[in-house]
Amino acid sequence: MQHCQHHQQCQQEAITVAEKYCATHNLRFTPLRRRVLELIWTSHEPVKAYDILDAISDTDTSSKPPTVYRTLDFLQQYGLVHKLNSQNAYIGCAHPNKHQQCYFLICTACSEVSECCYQSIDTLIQKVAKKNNFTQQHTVLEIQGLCESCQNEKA
Amino acid sequence: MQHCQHHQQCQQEAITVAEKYCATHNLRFTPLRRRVLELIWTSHEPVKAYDILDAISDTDTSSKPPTVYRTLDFLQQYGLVHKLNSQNAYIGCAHPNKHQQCYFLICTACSEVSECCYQSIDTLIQKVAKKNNFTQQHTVLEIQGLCESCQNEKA
DNA sequence: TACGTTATGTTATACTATAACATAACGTAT
DNA sequence: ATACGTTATGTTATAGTATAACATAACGTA
Repeated sequence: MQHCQHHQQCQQEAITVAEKYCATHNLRFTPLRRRVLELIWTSHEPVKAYDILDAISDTDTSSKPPTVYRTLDFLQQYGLVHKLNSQNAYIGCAHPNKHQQCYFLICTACSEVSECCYQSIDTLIQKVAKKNNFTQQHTVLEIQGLCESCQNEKA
Repeated sequence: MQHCQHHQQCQQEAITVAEKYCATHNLRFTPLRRRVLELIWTSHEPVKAYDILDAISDTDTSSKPPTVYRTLDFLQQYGLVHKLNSQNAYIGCAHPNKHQQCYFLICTACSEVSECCYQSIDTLIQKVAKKNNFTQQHTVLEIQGLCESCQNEKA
């Protein structure tokens, strides 16, 4: 499994980015929203909605599924979090709204996910859409496979 | 909404293809599997598992969720059907195992789905994977937007 | 402080999918 | 033809994912 050296730093940076983003855009970064985002940034693995619910239930007994899903909706709406459709799980985004679309590399061995945002992909998808007279709104691209570390471990 | 002129023909062809595929590969194309595949090919819209269950329950009272999911597993395994992860729905494939990967254009207005299999996409994704030292296993690409007909209807 | 808006609480339920074990159908070697 | 291993389906139960609908609370501002 791949590790970033000081993950707590990723987490803190992500929270700071979110704080600033919300401040700039006049959005409320409430304690609940902060808490959920922190939980999602606990690792680079995607997190399940009900795992978030379990975690916040420790301190907040009034948490119910809508508590989590509404918070996830908010975070997704502003690009702070993405849903991985192939996993029914959620992952933090380090650069909210920097790209139109975010694409993902998902390791099937260690579950780590990395974003991969290339203009060349956007361009090609746009081209494909155009060729089919299709107006693109949103695109899900999830590339599943083995990350570098997990390939090496197998060898 | 976009229509193919004689959809029943699509359906029949798909069944014939599946029949041959199974015959060639020594697979059992049982009545249940045929029935489910026919239901999926009733339209070019993706079909929900529980809608399939409702449909087959009309004639087969012993149908339960595993009946459907197991059949879908079989059909997916041999590329006769694909799951659309962003919709939790299933769609027939006209050319089982012709491509490594199938990609989709999903109309958010009329729900119609068309496959879009371009070598150029495969190539680019492979390149992106390589650049990240990632070994690709399976890729989900679902492009959501408006199909030609639905764009025109809006105009 | 009164009021509209946004966020959260609360209850209930809908929707999606699988585990685990039992029986039946099929294919084939004897 | 029959016995046996394999594959398919039946059956019961439950796990996992997500939303509807309505109530209350917190916030922001005129």
